[in-house]
Amino acid sequence: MPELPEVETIKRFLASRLTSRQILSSDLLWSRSLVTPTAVDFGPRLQGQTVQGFGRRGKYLLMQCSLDWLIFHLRMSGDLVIRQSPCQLEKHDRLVLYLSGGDCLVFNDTRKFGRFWLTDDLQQVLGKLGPEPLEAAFTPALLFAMLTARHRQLKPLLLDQGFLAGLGNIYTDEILHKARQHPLSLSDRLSLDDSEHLWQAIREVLQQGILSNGTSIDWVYRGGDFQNHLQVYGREGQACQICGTIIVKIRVGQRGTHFCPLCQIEKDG
DNA sequence: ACGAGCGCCTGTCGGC
DNA sequence: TGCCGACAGGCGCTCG
Repeated sequence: MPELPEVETIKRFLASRLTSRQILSSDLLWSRSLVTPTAVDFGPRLQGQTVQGFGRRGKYLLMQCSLDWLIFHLRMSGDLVIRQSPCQLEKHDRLVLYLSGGDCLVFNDTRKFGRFWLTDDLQQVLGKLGPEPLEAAFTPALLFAMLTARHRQLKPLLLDQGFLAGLGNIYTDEILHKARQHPLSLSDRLSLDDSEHLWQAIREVLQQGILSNGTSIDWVYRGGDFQNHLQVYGREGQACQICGTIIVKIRVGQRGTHFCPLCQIEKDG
């Protein structure tokens, strides 16, 4: 589930509800979700800190506390929810923070792939990320330079968080369809014009995802609406809404990849 | 530099 | 109905 728009949606919700609360205590229920510090040091270090605000970098959710950052990556099935007091444990809860005012912040993660860090050094966690796609520093000219500096298939390249931060499988398929680029096209074969269209598609799809409060599919993530706007993801066998051609699904880098074989013509080697 | 394969986990779904 | 394998939004690792 959680790609940039979903994490942004969760961030906005938590910021509206939990800013300036104090962390009274915590329950670490699955210590392998914690990367740093050790499970023994985590609770005492966090206890007593105040929530100053929330941020996001790529798919990472940043909770700024008085002395540290508590950083979450939700991976496949993680979620952050506020539970009203009295806070009852539920299945797959991995971390519970008990806050002043009575509510809890709960990290719930069915598949246990999610991770969190408590650190005063953001760079330690975020240092290898590529540009933030919705920020002003990410320009069409920058994207063109990034693409031509590499020799990679577009789909795996856009999924590479060190190349660009925040895209996952769903939004990448949607972006490539909007930009009319084949997922296997090589990055250094895009023209300047192609690159500008790709930049535009990245921005538009992510912004529409945020406006829709993210994508809700299956049992993971609730409340979003973007699944009703998908053009290719999950639509294999159905007609492309641009040209009527049947959407196909292939595997690229072990990931399900959906595209329109007519709209998205491959520029091969 | 790049891509393939695998491991980490649980839940769901389709085929038999 | 029940069992079993395939598959799922991510990412870090090894290997060639």
